[in-house]
Amino acid sequence: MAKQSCCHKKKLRRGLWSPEEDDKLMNHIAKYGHGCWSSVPKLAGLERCGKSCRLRWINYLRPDLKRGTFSQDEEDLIIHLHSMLGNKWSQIAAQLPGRTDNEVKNFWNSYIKKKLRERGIDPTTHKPLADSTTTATAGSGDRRVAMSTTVSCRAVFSDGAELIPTTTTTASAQAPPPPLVEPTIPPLVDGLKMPLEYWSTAPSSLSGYHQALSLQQQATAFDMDALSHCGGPPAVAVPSACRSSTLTSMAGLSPGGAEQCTNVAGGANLPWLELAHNNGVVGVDHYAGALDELRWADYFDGAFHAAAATQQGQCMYDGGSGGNAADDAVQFVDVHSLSNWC
DNA sequence: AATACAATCAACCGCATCTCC
DNA sequence: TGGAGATGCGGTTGATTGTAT
Repeated sequence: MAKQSCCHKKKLRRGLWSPEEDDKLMNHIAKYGHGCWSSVPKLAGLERCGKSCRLRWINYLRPDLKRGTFSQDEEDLIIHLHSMLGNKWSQIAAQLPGRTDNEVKNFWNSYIKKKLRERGIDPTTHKPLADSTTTATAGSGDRRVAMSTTVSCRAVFSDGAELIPTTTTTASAQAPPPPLVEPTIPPLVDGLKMPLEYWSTAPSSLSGYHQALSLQQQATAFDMDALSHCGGPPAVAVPSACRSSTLTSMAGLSPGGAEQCTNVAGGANLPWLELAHNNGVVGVDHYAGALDELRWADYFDGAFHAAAATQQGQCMYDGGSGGNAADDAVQFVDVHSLSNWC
């Protein structure tokens, strides 16, 4: 007989989460942090296993989730990271602020995989389909990785590995990048996340990269690590969007409150839950039952941009890509650090 | 309008790894 | 050092939604 899951064993609730369950989980984590996940269901009054709570939080309730469709830049980045890392979804997602491994994985399986096949590229090997049986034999000592020209950039990893663009002549379909030698490349250095704009700068030079890097160094990136220390307010509260309609009981939060999305002091476990409303700090209890149709995306889209612009006195990243400042704002968020809250 | 099929995505499962005792 | 529990990850499933016929 097959081994049953923990939820089965304990006769816990399974399946889709109700708004009430989401509220309970949200409120609990807002007040106390998740702590030990296995104790969360009990403390939050949920008939779920800790694993399920964790998953729900990471993939859906977490405030920094971007959601929405993937941009072309993100798609390119996923493809190239996948060519390097394989199905290391968590590592790939770590380079995509606001995206979860589950989301990236689904996107890959439902869209990119198919698209690559249509282009005649084996999504597993990233080689032309006719060629896909040959084995990659890149030198193991060389951590520099050539990339196709559809992505023109260079990324430097914490161990010195680099992604370097090739020349501008070859289309990726004809000359796909060689698979990476080493299967596991650590995430970019903390605080040195590559802005997505960087991946789409002009292919003929690295000026975009350098500009991005320079601006990045200037910018005060949202330090999610700060959130890991209860009571340590971040310089800027930069939750990204989440489309969950179940996160909507955030009374008092409105798009117009973006200007209030700023340095929130006060020792709250989750500063982002204290985004001010009418200059007042809104407590968790205050959210219940209100604004059920307000979605995280509705609130946060633009909130961060405005906050960044107004609080930083500059756009975090406004050069090189030609877009307007708001559209080009970059979020440097280490999504994984969120799991360390309290 | 009804049905079938395809696409999407939230959630589950099981295994690997980590941490603590 | 080994065992137990907690956590993280990747693969897979199945419900829902969208589209074609």
